[in-house]
Amino acid sequence: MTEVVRVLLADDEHLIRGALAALLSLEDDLVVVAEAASGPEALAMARAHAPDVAVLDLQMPGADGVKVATSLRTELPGCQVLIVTGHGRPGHLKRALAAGVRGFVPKTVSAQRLAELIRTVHAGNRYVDPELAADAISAGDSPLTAREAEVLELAADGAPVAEIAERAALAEGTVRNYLSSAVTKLGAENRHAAVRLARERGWV
Amino acid sequence: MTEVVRVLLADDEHLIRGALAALLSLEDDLVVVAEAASGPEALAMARAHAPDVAVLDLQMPGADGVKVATSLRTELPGCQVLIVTGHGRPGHLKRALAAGVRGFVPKTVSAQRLAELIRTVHAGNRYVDPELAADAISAGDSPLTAREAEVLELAADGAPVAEIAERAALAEGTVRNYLSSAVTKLGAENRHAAVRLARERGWV
DNA sequence: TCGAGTGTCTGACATTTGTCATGCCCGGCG
DNA sequence: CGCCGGGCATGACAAATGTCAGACACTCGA
Repeated sequence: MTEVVRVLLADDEHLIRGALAALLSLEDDLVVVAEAASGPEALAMARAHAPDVAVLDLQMPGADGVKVATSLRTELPGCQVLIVTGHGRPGHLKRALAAGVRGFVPKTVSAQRLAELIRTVHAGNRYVDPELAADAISAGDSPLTAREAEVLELAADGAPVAEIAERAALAEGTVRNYLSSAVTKLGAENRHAAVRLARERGWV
Repeated sequence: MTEVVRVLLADDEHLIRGALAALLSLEDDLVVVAEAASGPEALAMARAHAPDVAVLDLQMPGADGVKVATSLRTELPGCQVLIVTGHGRPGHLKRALAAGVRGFVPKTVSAQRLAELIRTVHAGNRYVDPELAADAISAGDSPLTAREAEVLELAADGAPVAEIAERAALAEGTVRNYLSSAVTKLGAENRHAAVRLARERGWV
């Protein structure tokens, strides 16, 4: 095929972004048309250059890769999104797929493999790293109800119950109840351990 | 100068390591003689190839960059160490300098700049990213006493006071006292926030 | 329609945590 | 020597947290 794939590269680590751009440029059928160091910048660049494929880091300042992907989905339906992540957590994978992301891989893949994957998603196919997929499946669905998750999130930064109650417009007893319920469901020792677990599994 | 600098590259993210190797090879006076994806592997590679400069990621499986640097210091005194980090925290910087590391920079630097820094540390000079240095200085020394730090560390994973008391062979009241003291000194809301703060500043 | 099951919400009670006043020991200093 | 000052350690008390039983609304099948 003689078609050229136009790629947007977004990663806050200049070292990686530059190196990656150089390596991908070695592929005849790939051309990096834009680079970005943050979520909002990635969006702006995408609007300006309308790339075929956007390669997004999961962790970026401003808005993370999934949020950017969500916006791109509506603004540029023709642009396929491939997310790369340093230390992937299952929950993000689920969010990412829900946002219409076509590919999700850890940064442990080789540049050669990444180039292949860019072609894969450009062709309209999906690819998810098998290990990350296995993690996501073993983590399963969140056992938390909507309120439980909401309250747990508010408790994330160690705020006292009174503050959580005020922000959620609930009685303190109710907040304690939800926290207790969430802690039990997650099999955690206390609310803080529960927050950690929920974070790891992408349930908050 | 016609001398060639022999470089060891260690990073668990294959994508970055490969890309970096390619970019650094473009420099005439730099040659990547070995790559590693983990702490122990980095040590083994260093022993086998005796590089002039070791470029180590801070976060790696097995042993982190600082631990590797400590070992290298005694085994290969002629090998200078340059640490790169994704999201640098002041405490690590202090540990790194104590371990004899010559350079410490975030991954937001460009490859060009990294090449310069490899030459800098090879020449025996030091370089620390100004922003990271400022963070470390503003963080200052730990105000915690030995016992306070010990108890705070035991409290890190959300264990209840009774368990901490048992593991530290202290009365529960004493444990509460140290935690309270640590929380006050750190200006935190509660023990968990204190753990976070101490972690960020490298005090535990 | 009506009963079972589930989610939401609350207050009362037991447990855990945070704070305070206090005593002990040790090293430095007048 | 005698007397601080600081770190270590403790128990008592107040405040926050975790646990429990139960009320209400809503959905889904029988």
